[in-house]
Amino acid sequence: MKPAAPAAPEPRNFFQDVHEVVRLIPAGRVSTYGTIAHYLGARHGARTVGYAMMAAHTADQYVPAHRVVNRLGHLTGRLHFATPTAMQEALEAEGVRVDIDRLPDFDKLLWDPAVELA
DNA sequence: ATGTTGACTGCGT
DNA sequence: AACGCAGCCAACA
Repeated sequence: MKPAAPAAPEPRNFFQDVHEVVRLIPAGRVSTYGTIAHYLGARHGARTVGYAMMAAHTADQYVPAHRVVNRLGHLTGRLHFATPTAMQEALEAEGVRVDIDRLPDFDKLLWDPAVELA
């Protein structure tokens, strides 16, 4: 027989955690790889978060990957979208102003889970 | 098990 | 101030 609720459930993949946090980002706001990495424990490099985002399109649920930019507010991941402009268009559709691959109001739009979910 | 890769970041030159 | 190098963690072959 086996316990209905195993105490040691499947170890949640880091990817899954990242995707979950990204889904919490409200429309019209953005977050960064480093911020998310820090929220998940800071021991994981921001780079790993970026790697997780690359797998975002394979996630079971929708992940608003366009709301994640790098620490400078650059759309570093735009080339990973269906089209090179998809990321910018998705952001503008949420009311986020986007310059050439950059968010002018980035510092005002930054959504930090460690702060917002506190 | 080891080596390579990647949507990043911080520090040094 | 701009550019380059190295560190970092997890997934894949």
